[in-house]
Amino acid sequence: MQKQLLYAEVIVDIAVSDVDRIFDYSTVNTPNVAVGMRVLVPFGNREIEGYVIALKENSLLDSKKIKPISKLLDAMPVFSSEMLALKDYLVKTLRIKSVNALRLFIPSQMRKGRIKELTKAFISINPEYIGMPTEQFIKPPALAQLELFEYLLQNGETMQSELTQNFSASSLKNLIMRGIVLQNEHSVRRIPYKDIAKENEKHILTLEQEVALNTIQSNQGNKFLIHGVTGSGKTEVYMRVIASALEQGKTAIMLVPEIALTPQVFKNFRARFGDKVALLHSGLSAGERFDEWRRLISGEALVAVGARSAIFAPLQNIGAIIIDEEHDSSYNADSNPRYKAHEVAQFRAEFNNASLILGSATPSIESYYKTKTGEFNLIELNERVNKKPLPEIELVDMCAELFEGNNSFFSRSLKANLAECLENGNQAMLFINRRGYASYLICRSCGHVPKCASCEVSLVYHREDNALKCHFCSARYAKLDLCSECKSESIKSGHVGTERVVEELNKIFPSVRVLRMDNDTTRTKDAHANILEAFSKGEAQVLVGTQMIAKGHDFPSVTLVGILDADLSLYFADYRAIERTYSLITQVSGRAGRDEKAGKVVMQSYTPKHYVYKYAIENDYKGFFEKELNLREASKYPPFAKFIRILLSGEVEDLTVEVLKKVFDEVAIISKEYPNQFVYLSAMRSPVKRIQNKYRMQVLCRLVGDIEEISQKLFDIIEKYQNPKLNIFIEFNPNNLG
DNA sequence: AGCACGCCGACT
DNA sequence: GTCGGCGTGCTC
Repeated sequence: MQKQLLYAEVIVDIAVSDVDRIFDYSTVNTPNVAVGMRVLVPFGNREIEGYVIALKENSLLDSKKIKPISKLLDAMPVFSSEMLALKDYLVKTLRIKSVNALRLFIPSQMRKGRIKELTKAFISINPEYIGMPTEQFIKPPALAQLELFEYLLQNGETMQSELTQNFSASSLKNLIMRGIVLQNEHSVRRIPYKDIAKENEKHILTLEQEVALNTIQSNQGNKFLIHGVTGSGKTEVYMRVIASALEQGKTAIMLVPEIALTPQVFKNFRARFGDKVALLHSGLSAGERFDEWRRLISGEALVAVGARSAIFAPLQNIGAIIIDEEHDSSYNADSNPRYKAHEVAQFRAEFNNASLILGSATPSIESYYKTKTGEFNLIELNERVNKKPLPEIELVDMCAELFEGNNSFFSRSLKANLAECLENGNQAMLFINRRGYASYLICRSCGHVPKCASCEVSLVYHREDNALKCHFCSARYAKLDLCSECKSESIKSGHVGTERVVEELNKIFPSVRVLRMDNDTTRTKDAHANILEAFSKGEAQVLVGTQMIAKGHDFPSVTLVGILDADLSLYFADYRAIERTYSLITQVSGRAGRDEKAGKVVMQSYTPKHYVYKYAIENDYKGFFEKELNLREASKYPPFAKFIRILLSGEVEDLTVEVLKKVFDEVAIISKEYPNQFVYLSAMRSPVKRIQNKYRMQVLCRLVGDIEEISQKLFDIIEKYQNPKLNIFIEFNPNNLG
């Protein structure tokens, strides 16, 4: 006979370290409980939500202490065994609380009893009245009622809100009252972009695409990196891989960077896969996201497309996981829990024996390196689908411009090319990775630079609202006409931002319409899409923007791309600054000449001799990779070492310094225990010394070899010094070192 | 997280 | 005398 599983191991939905453990409950009152269900349990003197992670025959606890589960919150488990295993993996590698791992797997709406099955009223004809002559129950003068009845007879059950749009509410009320039609509540699922027609437009694959597809299909369960130039048709390969997973009765996940999640991407997937796709991203309302999640867990949808968090999509039997634009930093969460989509993807791919496919025109050095070590199979797409050559990139030395008397931030070449482009009725994109008007203001006579009161950063001047803004804490300050220190009127602007570029364009080309796309103009929900649409319709000739204009979107009439300050991202105190610059140049350049007309890129730099430009101009990713890899190897940076940063942030400066010293001393002791693994160790103030009145200090280390053991020890250290007045956390290969 | 228990200051 | 401050400890 089967043993009775009388006890459930439950994780309670409270994210506090002293309850971050398993609690045993009896299952006597809930015999149908299964692993992965949400339950209601008595906890202390109240009832809270908990998650069943295991069932067992015996509990080591005194049976008097054990209370029974009060209630099941689900009929079916919401956490699969895979998710529970993933939870353990995340708890171990990120040192997060179990419940915080579990929370990643379900929509926030399912917690705290907020689960709301969305129901809508539907109207249908009471079957008793079907077939009966209508005049028996609807008397001839009631024409409105008759029309309504006829409509229902023809169309069947209809949503009430839809009916009342076309028919009078009072006649409906009357019919309901007399029991002739029935009112029912049903759950409906809000499907975003559902009205997009399904068009099974299958493109003919190029030879390269064909080879790529075959390689992936004949090596199920392997890992691949598709290195494909912009326009080489990576998306078509992804779609074929997904289609083939579906044909085998499997499911698929595809991740795209947050910024690229334009309706366009969704439309393509919807068109190809119809309702089988669920879309998960921050642009959806909470309700929409919840509904998409439920379509996935119920098996109604089999493909999840979304940003980073879509990697947790509740799918089983996954055949393929795709990470598009895999170099994008948005795949690494930069707040807690600091998971990396690549690592979760790897876990899930291995668990499901799914193929893992990363794709990019400019892979991250770390991912490309894995094709050298054999961990990933390299697939190359070197040809553009339309056979058009990549645009020519002209590098302009801005120092030379200055020497020759041009002190504008538009080089003569950019101006000339712009004039020509506009004259020919084409469109241009100008890329400047800095929003606002001027990155800072400085007094010419005393050198004073206005800074944020709560952050250690200079303020950015925004002319649009004539204010100084802090880009770290969003504080606003009035812009003074005089220097606050010496009352001088002579104030100089720092580096040019998007606003200033637009202003200057309006001066040089007064009749040309310009659109600006940056964080400031895309605050509202659809602003992003609206600007792109306006530009694509030709409502403006020039689009000025930050890196959000770099991704996606084909604009056939864009023939010129200007990169105003290519150096901008180059000198960040960040080991990935150079590869990011390479990537940005390539991405932005790829916007030019996507169609019939040839494209041209004018790239302005104050340090044109930097090697990144040479490789970017020649579109020589491999050359760039080799060069960069050599430097990384020589200086022991990733992928040859792991970069670890322990960040302390506290309002009390002295306390923060004090704890920094202690943490550093403890790490130093560990570094003595593992002398061959620590290649670098230091403690210092963080480059951004203060944000929102919190002093930021850090211990930096770089480690070679297997860091598993050491990182556990580092976690132990920070746990010891965690304190309400001081936040301490560890980042592995952080996105940025600010 | 919440809530009880518990031990010291100023109030009708 | 008591009301109530929030430090500490516990929840199967």
